[in-house]
Amino acid sequence: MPDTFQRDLLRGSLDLVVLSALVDEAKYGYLIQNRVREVSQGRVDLKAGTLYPLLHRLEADKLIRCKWDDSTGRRRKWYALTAAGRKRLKVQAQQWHSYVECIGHLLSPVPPTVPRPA
Amino acid sequence: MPDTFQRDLLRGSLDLVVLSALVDEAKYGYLIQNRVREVSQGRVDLKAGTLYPLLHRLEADKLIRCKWDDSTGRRRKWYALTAAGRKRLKVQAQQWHSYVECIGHLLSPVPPTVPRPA
DNA sequence: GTCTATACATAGATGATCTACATATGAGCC
DNA sequence: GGCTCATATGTAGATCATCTATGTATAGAC
Repeated sequence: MPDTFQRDLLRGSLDLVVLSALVDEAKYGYLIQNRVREVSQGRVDLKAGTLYPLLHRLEADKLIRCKWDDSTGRRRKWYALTAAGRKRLKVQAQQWHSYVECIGHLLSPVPPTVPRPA
Repeated sequence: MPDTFQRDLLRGSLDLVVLSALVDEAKYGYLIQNRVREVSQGRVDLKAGTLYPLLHRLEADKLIRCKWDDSTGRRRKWYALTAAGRKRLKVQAQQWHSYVECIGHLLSPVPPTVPRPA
């Protein structure tokens, strides 16, 4: 893994990543995939086999809704945030920041409760 | 999950958390468990079934070394970082910060390079 | 016409973490 | 003398998010 992250770091933040990709505008899967790769400078590389089932799950949970576009030769499934999705995004983003702060504390722990001599 | 994190956030950062718990001084498992819980204000609650196998794995990888203390009635297994463990801690901490930065970009994305499709 | 990028999808494997359980000592309490 | 709780370490099996591998089909470049 030269320049991509250890996979497990993704865990638990993938929903957040995908939901946030839709915050400004609707996107279809392939677009999300490329977008995430670009913004992360190639370090987060969502595989199709990860992304599509994830989108289906988010849709089943009514956090996103989809609309097929068959007007061109390319079938595209456009996804947009629902109100619930927007709410979830907000909650998850807060959880994420809170978690980051928490790990920050663990990495540079507060001074020990028992004072050191010298 | 009222005040603990969704479990999957832990994934990928647990090694980091445990290694960092040993950075100042040797500790035994129960001590690590309590320490992590305290410093995280109860939000990261390492279960025994998570911690001990993890310690065994880190030991097998020679990132930590252990010494039994049977001098008291309580059997205690003290763990300390090895040189390799210290190195790994450094690398993982960098990866973590890099990942956090990366997710930060995804959450507040740069202006899109791809023009909007109507 | 062949190759690559686009676009979506499913099946099965993986493995870190969790749940549940098991063992044993020390200390406080009645 | 027995009860209960905190201490202290450990294993077995389940879970489930993500990955790997594979499949289908179209558009465009050369």
